[in-house]
Amino acid sequence: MVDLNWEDENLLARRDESLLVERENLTLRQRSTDILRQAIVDNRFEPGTHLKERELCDLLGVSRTSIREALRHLESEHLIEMVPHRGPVVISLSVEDAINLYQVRAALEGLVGELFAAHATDQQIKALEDKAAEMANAAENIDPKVILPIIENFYEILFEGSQNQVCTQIIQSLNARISLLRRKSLSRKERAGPMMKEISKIVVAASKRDAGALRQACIAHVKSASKAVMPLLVARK
Amino acid sequence: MVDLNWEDENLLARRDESLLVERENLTLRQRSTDILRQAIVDNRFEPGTHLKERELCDLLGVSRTSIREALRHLESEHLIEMVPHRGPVVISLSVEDAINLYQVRAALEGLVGELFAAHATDQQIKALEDKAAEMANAAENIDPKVILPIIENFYEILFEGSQNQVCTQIIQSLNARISLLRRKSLSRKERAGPMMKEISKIVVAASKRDAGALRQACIAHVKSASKAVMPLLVARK
DNA sequence: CAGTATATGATTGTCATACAATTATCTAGA
DNA sequence: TCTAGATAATTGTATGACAATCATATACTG
Repeated sequence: MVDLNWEDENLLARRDESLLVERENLTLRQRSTDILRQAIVDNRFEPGTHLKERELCDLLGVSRTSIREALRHLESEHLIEMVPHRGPVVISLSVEDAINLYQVRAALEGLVGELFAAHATDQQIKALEDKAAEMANAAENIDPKVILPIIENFYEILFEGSQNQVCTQIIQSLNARISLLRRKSLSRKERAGPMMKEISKIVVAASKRDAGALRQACIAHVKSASKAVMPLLVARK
Repeated sequence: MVDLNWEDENLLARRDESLLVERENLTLRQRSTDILRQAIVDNRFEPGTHLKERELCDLLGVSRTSIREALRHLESEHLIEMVPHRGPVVISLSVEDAINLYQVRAALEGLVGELFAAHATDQQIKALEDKAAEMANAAENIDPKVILPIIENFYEILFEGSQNQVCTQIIQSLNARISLLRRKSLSRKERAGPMMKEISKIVVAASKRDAGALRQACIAHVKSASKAVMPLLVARK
């Protein structure tokens, strides 16, 4: 069904960190959790799929113990749902869920904007400007393999500058759930134009350290993304 | 003096609930999770405590399997931290963590306020007013056993009216973490006066369905709570 | 034939046990 | 006193077992 090999996974090192010894001694359970989570957000299991423990054991090559502990983790991340005596099921989101998720995300990214304006270093602002420029250059590029990492980087800079890990983690968890909505990747092409406008508003506000404007720009960006996704959802049902 | 109406009122209150069969069929793991979570939130384990699996097994009378799965749950709720091969440790929060948690909570309760103004029914607004009045009456009462449930009720009404379960759940999870800060219950007495002012601002804005004002009132309330707690934290270390 | 009751099988929930890997603690020697 | 090695404790993982529950197929009854 799904081919998951993690042997060569997670070898990407962070070398800009200090001289800490890279101990990739993640436990099997942790690696299983990561792999299953990734498989779910990548839509390799469709929402509603009944995940059977035995199959997962065979699939990942670990024992039921590890699988079950991994499932507990994903359960509390709201990526799967446990029906007693029937096992875990991949969450399927209602339109209301989607609305709620985007509302929360907007509020939190607004906070990120506010905090970034207050706490970011000048280098971080500069980095944000650079990344936005890079994004604009690649905007015509249709290949999502090129653009997606840039967008991710852009957000990483924002998050880091906001200096609020609690907020960052929650947003990432929300995004994991939101990714369950996108059954097929929606073509980014038609969103590219308006999106660059939103991004540039963010960058302008960041450069001025205008907390209010940056907050609004971040919120507007999320709302815009939300508006782009919603029609696809109602159409689907 | 016995309140003869108690039974009847209770029945009335439950009358309009659905006819769902009360199935207390929670699994051992779920009950273990709840019990451990409550124990941590109640500060029965001090932050930094090393929770040994065996002890927990004896304490709760369940097998290692159930305990370990419960721990995975609490881990992803950030109430405990797993150090590989050393087991779970009750999280201890830094001052920065506290700041971050309150920042996020403020943003989200602001959202709750906004949504309440937009979505709450007239009955919910009425219920909020009533609960606030009840709170004002009990304000002189020093006993936290009396006031705390009223405050909880007040929030429940707010959350329900906001119609955003995602947001509600996150706030509750934040509050669980925040409760790790309060080693000793801080005397509510001196906070009672200003707090009632904040509450009344919330109620006034809610009655007018003024989304902007309600948002600000909710945020102000959280910030005020934050300001009351922070000095105790720095003093402690 | 439809519908129901029963039997059968599959799956989860929980426990007990085992053992390697790792960490903590103690002991002996310098 | 300090260090190194030995010993004990704890976690990580796997396996097997079995009851409780759910799903499915089969047989029975009207």
